[in-house]
Amino acid sequence: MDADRCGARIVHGDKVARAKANDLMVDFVEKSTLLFKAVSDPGRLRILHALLDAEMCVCDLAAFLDATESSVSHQLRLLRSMGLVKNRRDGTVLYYRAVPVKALKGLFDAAGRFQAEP
Amino acid sequence: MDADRCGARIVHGDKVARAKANDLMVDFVEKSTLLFKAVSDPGRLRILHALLDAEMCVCDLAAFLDATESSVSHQLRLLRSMGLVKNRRDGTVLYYRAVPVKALKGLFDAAGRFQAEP
DNA sequence: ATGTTATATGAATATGTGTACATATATTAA
DNA sequence: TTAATATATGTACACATATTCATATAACAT
Repeated sequence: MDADRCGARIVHGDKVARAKANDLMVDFVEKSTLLFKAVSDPGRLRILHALLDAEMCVCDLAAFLDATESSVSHQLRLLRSMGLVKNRRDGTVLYYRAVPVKALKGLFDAAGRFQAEP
Repeated sequence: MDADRCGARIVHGDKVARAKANDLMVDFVEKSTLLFKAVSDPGRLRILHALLDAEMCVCDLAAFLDATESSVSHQLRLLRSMGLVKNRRDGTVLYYRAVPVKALKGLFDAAGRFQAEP
């Protein structure tokens, strides 16, 4: 029998069928990969973590990360476009905060469970 | 006083200091961003999810994703290098599985909590 | 109005990433 | 040994991404 052979693309049809049946929803894949991409940059990850504790303006964040304000602003735009930060204006300064607090903390926790691997 | 002004890099010193004090560990940032980068590709995300349910070989995964085996092999190498998949050889066939099962499920769950946002 | 400050935005560039194609390796069968 | 199969690996290229520099906008003070 050939259900166990590759070559001319003949594979474990049952496993492939099951994987397809249990596959993640397209929408979930799109949103999740965007989310993971957003937090896969050291600067953005630290920004989000800091903004869970306190409201901060762009130049605070630039000082915190030791980066330029322009760079921070660009990163905040990315995070804002994904709904991961919101801001409040006070005069000329914009105070940012991280937004779905519980979900974000859950994400940090989930990442933490990978840290201690043998 | 000038603790509230930016310009010559004078900022909310207290907030910056607190953010620095509560900052994530360098090691955590490195590992987490690598992890998030690994799951920020649609193909790899679906591979990991599928391999939580069943062991699959490279050509199974290629059929499942409708991708080339070479491409899948490259992605598996990345995942393997991060310890996110392990394999078992049976003849010429390598069967892969996703590895820290609980942590991975936790990560999928964490991503799921971002899906329903208004 | 003008000037100043905080931030945003656009463009350019450098670096990273994913895929395809070609080739190599490892296991099995003959 | 040779041939065939499943997978791995190297290279090249197209594409995305992050940062920098320059410029624009918005709020405020004068």
